[in-house]
Amino acid sequence: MRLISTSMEKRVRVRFAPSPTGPLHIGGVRTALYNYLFARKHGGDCLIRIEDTDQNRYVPGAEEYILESCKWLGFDFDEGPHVGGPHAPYRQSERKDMYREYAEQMVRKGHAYYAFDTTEELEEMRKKLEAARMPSKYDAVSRTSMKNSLTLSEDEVQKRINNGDPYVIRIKLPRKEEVRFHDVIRGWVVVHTSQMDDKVLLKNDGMPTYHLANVVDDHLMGITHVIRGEEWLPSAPLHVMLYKYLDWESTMPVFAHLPLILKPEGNGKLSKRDGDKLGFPVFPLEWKDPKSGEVSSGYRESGYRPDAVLNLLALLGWHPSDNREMFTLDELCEEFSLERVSKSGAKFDQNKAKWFNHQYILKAPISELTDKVMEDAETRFPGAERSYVQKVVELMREKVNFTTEILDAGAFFFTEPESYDDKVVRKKWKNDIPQLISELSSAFNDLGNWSAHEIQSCFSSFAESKDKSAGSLMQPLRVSVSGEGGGPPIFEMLEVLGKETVVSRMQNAVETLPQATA
RNA sequence: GGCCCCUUCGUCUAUCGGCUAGGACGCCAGGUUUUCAUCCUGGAAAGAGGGGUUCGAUUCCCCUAGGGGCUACCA
Repeated sequence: MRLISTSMEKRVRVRFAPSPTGPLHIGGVRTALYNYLFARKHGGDCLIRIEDTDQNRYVPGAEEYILESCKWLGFDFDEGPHVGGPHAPYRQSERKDMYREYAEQMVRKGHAYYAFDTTEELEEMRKKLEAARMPSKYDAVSRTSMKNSLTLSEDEVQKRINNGDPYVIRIKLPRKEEVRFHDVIRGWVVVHTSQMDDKVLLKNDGMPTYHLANVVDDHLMGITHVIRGEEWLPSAPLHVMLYKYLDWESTMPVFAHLPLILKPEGNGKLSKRDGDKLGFPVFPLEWKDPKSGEVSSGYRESGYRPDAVLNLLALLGWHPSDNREMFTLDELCEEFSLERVSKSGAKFDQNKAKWFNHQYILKAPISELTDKVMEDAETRFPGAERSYVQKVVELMREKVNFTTEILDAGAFFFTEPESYDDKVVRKKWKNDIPQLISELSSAFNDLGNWSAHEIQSCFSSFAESKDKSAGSLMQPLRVSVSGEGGGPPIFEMLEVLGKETVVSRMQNAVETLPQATA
């Protein structure tokens, strides 16, 4: 039985190994995050390696996108194509030449073989097997009737290779052998080679498949723990066999297969292709498909804060030893452990995501929030002063879930109300109100010191002098100035708006509203 | 179809054989806020079903059901 003890003496090294086939979705981001947290927790290294062995699926910009996403969330990698490192290069396409040697070595040792079958021949084999209700695999049984170095004569094989015939190298799996490995999250997993097939290791374009490349690179790069999505669990036994055949069994990394992030409705794992279809972003950053031009929204552009996204992602599949929910990156690094990662897939909960974001908006530094809001304010309300925007942010932050909502819900801070909340007007804009609001505006106009406190006492004494309850006047006042039925604390709101604006808006409302409800 | 993984409130989850099954989001009801989307208090809400093992099972084992993943010269 092999325990973690062998690797415990070694410095922990983990890797995040995305393929640059498009933007990273939040499941991928979480995998990256868990790798990072694990490395930090154990004082080890976390590197990023680009798995671009499929040239057909390469999408320009994807690699940059992945790196930028992680940076946005506040973490980066110790080694990778962008920073280099002792095991460079970190793109598998640039390591192409290294893989063949290992595949050839396996052939020499009898653990792999050349296969010359064409796509059509493979297709035919599968059809035959399916017709016979047999599993359609290229395996210990079916390989005997295919064109490979196990069935062809040595001369024939050599002739074909010299001739430049395309071929692949396949792993040669035994007919009956139990493959077992220990997964930190799932415990022991057992699979029989009779259920596996002779996977291609080296493709006919000379590139390795994922299976060969990830095992070779993980070994060469000193990876101690492979933390990846559950979709890799079925191929893990194959990887275990590769470690064995390459004589690296004693340093084989520890495996941890993470539960998948599922779609909130119905079923299936979250995928890149979900884009905006689900009604919430699946990508950290906005992404524009270079081919179709289609744009998918991102958390960043939707007004989410990176610290909030980080926090909610960390808790989607992992739970601390107590009931704490709010975590900074540093705290996560301290608390994280693979043992507390759950086994089952997690549906993404948009409500909780909103709640998290709200919590972080409440405690964010005001200047940071203002920076973010200023980006939009400059285009939506040209000429908006930063100091003014900051005051708006201070008042509005409690009311919103997203930074982007601040300017929506607080638009009245920048422009005259275009309409007035129907419900409030119907209920509160009584017959005597226009006159009262008009008089109140005069009282406001006479105020020397325009502060929330002064406005409030002026308001109170006015109400008292008219023998009206404060409540009956407050809503009409608010709606006359902002057009809204709700909003930030009213007197502070008035202070920020400024005396002139408030007075003129009140008068405007008096002129337009009675007609509107008549 | 085959193989593998999973299964506690609607959702994310705690529980590592003793449970009156805890927390959070959401929801509902009150209360503050003389407005409100904030805030406070309370409430409804769960261990898929069937067999074992055990003094005792949500916790361990088996079966069934359901969900998910994989099944490419993609990762």
